Amino acid sequence: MPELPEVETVRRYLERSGAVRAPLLAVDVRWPPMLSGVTPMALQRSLKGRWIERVDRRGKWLQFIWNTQQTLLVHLRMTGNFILRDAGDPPAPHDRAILYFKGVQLHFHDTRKFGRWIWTDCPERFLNHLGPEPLASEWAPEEFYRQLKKTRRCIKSALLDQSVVAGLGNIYADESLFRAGIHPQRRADRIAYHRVRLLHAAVREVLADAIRMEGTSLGGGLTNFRQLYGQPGKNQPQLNVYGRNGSSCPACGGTIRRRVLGQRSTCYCPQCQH
DNA sequence: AGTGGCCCCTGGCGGC
DNA sequence: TGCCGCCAGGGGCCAC
Repeated sequence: MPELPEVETVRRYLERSGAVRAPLLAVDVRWPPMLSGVTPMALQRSLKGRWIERVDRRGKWLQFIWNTQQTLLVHLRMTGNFILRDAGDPPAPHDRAILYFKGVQLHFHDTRKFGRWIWTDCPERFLNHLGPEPLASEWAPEEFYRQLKKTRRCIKSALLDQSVVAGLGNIYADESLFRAGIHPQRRADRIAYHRVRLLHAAVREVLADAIRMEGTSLGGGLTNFRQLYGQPGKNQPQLNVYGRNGSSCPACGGTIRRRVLGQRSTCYCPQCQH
């Protein structure tokens, strides 16, 4: 489940790969409904002979900036991933699109078909609604506090709202709340400022640690996050609560509980989080 | 207008 | 052993 750290990991690998600044030979969109703003044929016409200048990230969005200054926005959603393959390698099952460059192929693999590609001259139109980047220095606890004051939802739901802060998903929202000692069901607008400061710091630490570990890969199934070359991330041992329902809390030894909040499964320690 | 709920998909797995 | 039904959760959209 790619969240900010997994998307950032893919971005960093892409930047160092042979797919950047190499002329595109062809693009094969094998699942056209994933495309927005362009047909497969028109995309091929726009990209052929051009190259990717750089790859940026905003929240969970990847931005492929082409030398024409146009942008291919990619959202991995639940199971999307990029895999780098050698020239001539055939498509694998669930490969939804392939970018062919000289010497290398970039395969977009997406089992559940939730991933989206948007071809646009104006990426801001699709990114404007996003809240601040949690790892940017401009993101201040005061602003976070103001955002949380505006909503009566529980803090878990507020953390998943990309307009409050961009990039958190279910795993890192649970982990951030655990690190800050805040109960996921607590109303967002009723958290004291000093505790919002703790949560602000926790979000940053959890995300930065996960990026350092190159993301979280759960289980061994096809749907799980893999790096550009197929290796899993290494963040799993850092998880304190996510997916650990019934296990003991690493801080107090109590039992981790699970409940459903806003249609999302939520894991927390009833002793440590209040 | 903010918010809860449903839906899109598919593979893996628990239970019978 | 085999099959059915549930579960995973990001985000768009709809209804209240």
